[in-house]
Amino acid sequence: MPAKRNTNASSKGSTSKRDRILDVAEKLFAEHGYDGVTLRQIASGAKVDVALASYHFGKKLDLFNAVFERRSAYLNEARHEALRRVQEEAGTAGPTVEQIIEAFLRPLELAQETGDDGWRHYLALVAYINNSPYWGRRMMSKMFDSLVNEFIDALRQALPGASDTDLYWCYHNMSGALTLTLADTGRIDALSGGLCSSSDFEAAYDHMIPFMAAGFRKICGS
Amino acid sequence: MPAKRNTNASSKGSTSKRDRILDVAEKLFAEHGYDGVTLRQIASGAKVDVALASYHFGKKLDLFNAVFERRSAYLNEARHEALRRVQEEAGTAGPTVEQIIEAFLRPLELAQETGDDGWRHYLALVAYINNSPYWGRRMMSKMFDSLVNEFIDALRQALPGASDTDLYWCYHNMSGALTLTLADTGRIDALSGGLCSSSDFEAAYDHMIPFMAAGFRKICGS
DNA sequence: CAACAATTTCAACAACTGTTGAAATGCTGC
DNA sequence: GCAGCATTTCAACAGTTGTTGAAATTGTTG
Repeated sequence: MPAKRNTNASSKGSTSKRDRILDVAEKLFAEHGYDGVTLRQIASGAKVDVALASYHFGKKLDLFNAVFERRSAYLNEARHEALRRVQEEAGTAGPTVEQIIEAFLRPLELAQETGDDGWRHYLALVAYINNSPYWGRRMMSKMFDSLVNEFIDALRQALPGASDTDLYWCYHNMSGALTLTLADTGRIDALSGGLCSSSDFEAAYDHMIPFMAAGFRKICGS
Repeated sequence: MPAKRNTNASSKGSTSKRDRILDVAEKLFAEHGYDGVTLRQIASGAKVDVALASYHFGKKLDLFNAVFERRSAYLNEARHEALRRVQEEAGTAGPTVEQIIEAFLRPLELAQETGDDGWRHYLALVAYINNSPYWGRRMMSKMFDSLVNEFIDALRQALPGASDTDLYWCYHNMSGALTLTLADTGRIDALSGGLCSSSDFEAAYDHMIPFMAAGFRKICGS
């Protein structure tokens, strides 16, 4: 019953039913949360029988985890690589705060780069999880702590003399702003009367990078 | 059936069952979201029959709204009053960016001031709603837009020459950091190894106020 | 006390939930 | 063709959901 893991071999023109389930689940989980979505809604959206989700993924929670993990490795690698690159270019002096934050954020633009709505939904799901008292601790830590600590280490080096307490609070501020951006609630659109678009990640990061860098510098000296 | 609105007259020592329902619903909705909580869980937590929630509030969604609205007027008034006060003290020159942000955030400390867990749960619920694509637009706007616009107006005055686009993006950053703080996920606790506590709003705002002020100044000139 | 209304419980409803075993279909190599 | 496997559907299950009408209780007012 547990279904042998599909090796994703045949990437034919029409996406497989298994992938359609993941796509629809990704979108619905991001919008309504884990409990706000039923397997029947997912199956219906994917034009598939209800039992198929259980066949491929097992329990509902397993499907949720599968959705979360599908893109996490790629995303982690892209961000890790972006940090590695600016560190290499900067040499012994090390990258600036702006460069580190840029490496932390820019890879997340792949959503609109590829024009793939899946990435946008996935990042909204990450925001949902990160902001949730219930899911936040148990899912985000395993998946992203290693990467986050790399960035905090880089920031510690770029801001000599900063206390760890200050560094973590500053990271917390940046993480919150990022989370709300990824959540893609459309609230900034309404509030600004259309001046800002919550799905325009590029504009968001254009403002966020210098904003956060100034905040880090203010709190963490230098 | 719709239940005549209790005028909240008798604030006896033991809280009424109606209030207990609101308290438990507040806590559970904040933790698990609207769909993650059943009326039976709420009734059980409040040591009350299931039907009582329907009697007092009607549908489940009406209870959700009642929880959200119970404290919103008081909270709005406290923040509005805090802004009015710094504006009065500052005179014609107008308050500084720090003072405005302080007025925006400090009233939210009433959670730990009063030692009342209810406020902490309520603010976590606001965070849940604000970060949700589904609830964010339809619930936050009605309730908080008026207040938010007051603060943005004040910031526009404190930052002459700033474009509205920049102002809204900066507010978006601050709102995100605040939302993650209110969500109280405990993630910063784990990440910092105990150096930072996500339920210590005072420490959070001590760092957030100068951090955000520096960001606003960086993006919005002056 | 009685009369009345507000509150609370009880019991039950139809609808929906996740899950599963068995049957049906499709695909690949002989 | 046919055997063997993975995939997909069908049908049904036991449990839970929000909701409601009627009964029971409590509180108030005369």
